[in-house]
Amino acid sequence: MPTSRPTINDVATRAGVSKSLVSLALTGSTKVSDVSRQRIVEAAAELGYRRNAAARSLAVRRSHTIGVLILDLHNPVFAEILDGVQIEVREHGYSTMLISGGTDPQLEQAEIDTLLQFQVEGLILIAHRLPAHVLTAFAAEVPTVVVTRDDIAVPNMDSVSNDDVAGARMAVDHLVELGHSRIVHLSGGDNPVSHARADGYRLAMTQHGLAEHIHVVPGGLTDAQGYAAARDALSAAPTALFVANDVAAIGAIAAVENANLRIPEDVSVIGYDGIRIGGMRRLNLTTIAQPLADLGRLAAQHMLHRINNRAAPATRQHVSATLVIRGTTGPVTTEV
Amino acid sequence: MPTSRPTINDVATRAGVSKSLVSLALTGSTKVSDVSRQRIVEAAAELGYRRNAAARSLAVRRSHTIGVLILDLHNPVFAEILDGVQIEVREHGYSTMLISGGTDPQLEQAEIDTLLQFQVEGLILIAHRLPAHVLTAFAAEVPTVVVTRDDIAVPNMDSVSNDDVAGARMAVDHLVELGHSRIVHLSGGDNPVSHARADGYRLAMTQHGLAEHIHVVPGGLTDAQGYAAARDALSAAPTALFVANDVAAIGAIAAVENANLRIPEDVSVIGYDGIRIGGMRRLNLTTIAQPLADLGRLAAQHMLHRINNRAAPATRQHVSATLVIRGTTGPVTTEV
DNA sequence: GTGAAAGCGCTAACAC
DNA sequence: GTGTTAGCGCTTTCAC
Repeated sequence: MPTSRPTINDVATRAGVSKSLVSLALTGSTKVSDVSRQRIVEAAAELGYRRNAAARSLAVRRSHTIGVLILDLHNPVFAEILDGVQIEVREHGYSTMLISGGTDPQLEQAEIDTLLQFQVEGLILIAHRLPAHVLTAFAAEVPTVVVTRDDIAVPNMDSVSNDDVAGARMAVDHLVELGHSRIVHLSGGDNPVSHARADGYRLAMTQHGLAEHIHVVPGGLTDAQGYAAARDALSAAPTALFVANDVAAIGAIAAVENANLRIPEDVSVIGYDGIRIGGMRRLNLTTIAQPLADLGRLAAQHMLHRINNRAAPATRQHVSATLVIRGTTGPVTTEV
Repeated sequence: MPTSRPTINDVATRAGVSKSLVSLALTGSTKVSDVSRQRIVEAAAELGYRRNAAARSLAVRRSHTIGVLILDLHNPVFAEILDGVQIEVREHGYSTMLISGGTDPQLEQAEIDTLLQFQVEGLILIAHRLPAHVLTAFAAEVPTVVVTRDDIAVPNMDSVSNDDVAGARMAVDHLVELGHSRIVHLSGGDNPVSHARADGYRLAMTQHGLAEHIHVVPGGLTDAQGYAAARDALSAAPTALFVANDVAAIGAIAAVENANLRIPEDVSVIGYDGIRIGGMRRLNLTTIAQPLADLGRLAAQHMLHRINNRAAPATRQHVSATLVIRGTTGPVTTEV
């Protein structure tokens, strides 16, 4: 039951000009006399006229909109990346259309389809869960840039991410420097980012001659999963926990404290991502911090570039994460 | 530089039928022979055909999309409300177009304008900051429901919210029951929700005969602002802090601990909202919990109803919050 | 069942 | 500077 909004024709008749002139005036063409422009603007205002983006995009065959897929709105990581995207994209006169996949990977694909139906000019995928062939198909159809992952090489597709392997190694290095050897990794589950972080852990452990202590407990990226994984891990009496991300680390901390162990005296905990809330004193979480807003900004820049230059070679950009030492890690205490 | 995607015409020629028939087949009309339908579906698949939503919405004059404005993606509260909206809306074959206002109230209005240009059929505003006259204008133009606020009465506009005054009173009641009287409120700043919570605080304090102890410290809804406000508040030597929301409460807790005061022995802290992360043991935050997903679901239901029934009388629905007692509040210790 | 034709609201040549 | 015209991709009568 749509109310019929005023159209460009209504504005034209009211202003006593043709609709093409209205169109010209509204797009800011210089070849409209001041008096006409004046009358048109007035008429539009009086009528409460608002351009119909559907009609416009149909005519110009551009939507000036880019589609953004966010895996999970609950993880503050993604909000911060999105900030970066929005800022950059707005500056260049684009809008964003945002969707979140929720828990169901199938849904994710359906949602992207919706985005494409709306004729978005590009796709920014933040932590997607799409299989390679689907990704390839999308990238062939529309400029696509992936944030947070770089495991799938697809022509015409850019990626922006931090080096998770390197980041994980920093985490382990830090713990080893503090004297830890019984370092358990709580993994983030079955996704590429988590795999990379687990790989980095294994690599670093091996390089430090701690291969025998490698111990990965399957977990997930939510606080509840971090809690559960930490409970499991505790039976191995670790002195340090490297958790796949900050949110799960918050859960892990809860589990450790529930077991009446002190942090960091009995168990050190280090996370990954650098979410803002992790910095608050009560959390006070040591972590590997990604430059989140930068990730978003860079993704948008690649997008904008690719829109005007579709054949550009695929790029993979890495930003570096940094170790932020706070209160949840400390020197290992003399073991029994 | 848009790639030209296949159109309905391409599908038609490939299937050897007219484009009207393709349209009929794709919308699932029964009056298409099975053999034609078959050929059309195949042709569409081979071509990778995807309907152009802009053209479609232009022709049918409906977008089947509802616009959602979220104040701040960083606050987990809004992600949870959004979950509820999405679930409900998808079930009824609608898509959502999501925007976040960011920090600038002006931008908020501009973003809604974009939404409207895209011909969204309704507007769900989650914690907006729009003045009454703007709201009235929007609601007159398109079905609108406001979540989280109920302070502005506008014809044709529904609202779904919890009763912040009542919730704030529950918080104060809880603290008074524990024996507190020097209860300071860290406000959430200059917005209606925060005002309501502050009002509830004042009311409850007065009713408990504690009018002389009423003390509102101006703050905000972010963790950093909660931290700053708590620092200010501490000079008054309160035994309890009622903070405007959970996120700010997390900041407040940090400030209290930084001042070498114990929680809850020296200072009790209670928040508002019931964000999930607040429940983790390390945070362990006592709070007034809103049924967040319900808020979203209800908002969507009202929206859907109003779309088919634009003249429906404005409704204001309240859901009730509940006191969740956890570890940051405790009995007042004997004062000096 | 199927096709022809008109039209949704807009822009973009092209004339004048 | 301004108006006329055609057409973007789709749906929808209305004939047949």
